[in-house]
Amino acid sequence: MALYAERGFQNTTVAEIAERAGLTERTFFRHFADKREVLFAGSEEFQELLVGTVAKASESTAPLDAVAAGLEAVSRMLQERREFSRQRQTIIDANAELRERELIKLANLGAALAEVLRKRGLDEPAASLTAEVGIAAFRVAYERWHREDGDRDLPELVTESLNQLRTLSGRA
Amino acid sequence: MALYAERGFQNTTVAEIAERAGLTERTFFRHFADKREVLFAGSEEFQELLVGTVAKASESTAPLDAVAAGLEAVSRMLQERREFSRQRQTIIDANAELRERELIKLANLGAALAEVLRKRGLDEPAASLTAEVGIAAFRVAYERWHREDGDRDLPELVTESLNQLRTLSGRA
DNA sequence: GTCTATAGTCCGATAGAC
DNA sequence: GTCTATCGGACTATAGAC
Repeated sequence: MALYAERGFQNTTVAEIAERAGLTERTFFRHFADKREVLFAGSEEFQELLVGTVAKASESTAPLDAVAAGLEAVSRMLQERREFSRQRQTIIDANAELRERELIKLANLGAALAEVLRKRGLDEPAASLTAEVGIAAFRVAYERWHREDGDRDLPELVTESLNQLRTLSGRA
Repeated sequence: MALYAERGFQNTTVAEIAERAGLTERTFFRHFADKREVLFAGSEEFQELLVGTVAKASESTAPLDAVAAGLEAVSRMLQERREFSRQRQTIIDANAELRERELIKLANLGAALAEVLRKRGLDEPAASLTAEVGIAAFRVAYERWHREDGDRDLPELVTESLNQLRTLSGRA
């Protein structure tokens, strides 16, 4: 991350990363499928927290409320790692390839979320729709969090975004 | 697309594509930024249709209804090119890199949609939220269209998905 | 059109941990 | 004996510079 921040993602070679880490290029590729993946290591942790929180919600909780609880848990974790998260996002935003990878990670998160909703007994396509829409609300809040530069906390923005989602059918 | 379908995306070299088209490798890269982009040429057409339709909706139309009109227009166009669309999607689904590119195209569509909503006078973050959520509903319908293999038309599925979105806050 | 950097793969060898 | 970590060299294709 230091190298990507210093000279940019494109201008950093895997050889340089390996050198700074005291390893060889080949070893880097043993750990990470490609040059981008190193910035997304640990994303399983967030997925587990999200899925686990949704699974633990009581049966009487509405699907969207369970999703909200999961996303709020994730956002609290991100808020705690605020500085790291900000640095990482600045690097990602500066590069199209990294943005692509970020989107597929979010899509994976959505797929895992849909699956846990189905396990809770929600049918398709409601499960996928609820999951995708929840992720969309999260994304909007997350982007705002970075843009507003620390004015407001992520959990607050996520809750607000999800509430606005619930009233979306209203006139404007 | 023929080559990608025959032997897969990864197993097709740009040199082979260029040869079949009667061009050189370099000429391919003059027209397309990378090997993936050739499958997404013409996506501006959809973006223009979407944005144009939303812009033309009357002022009294609720934002989500304007978005619905736009997405339904796009889905009618896709329905007309059903066979082409199906073949293309089969290729994309079989390759992770292509799925990444597809997601960023959809994200661009969402950004353009948010912009036209702002022009209609909708504030942030409502504009981004409405746009992203609309795209999410479209995605769910689109995936279903491909999975169900022609049983139902895309415009029908998109309308259904958007209607379900409006009732999402209800209990289950 | 030519030339080149570098990402990423495939082959295999080595060596410590348990 | 198996698992997992390292490293090396040769190789191909993408994509950018000129």
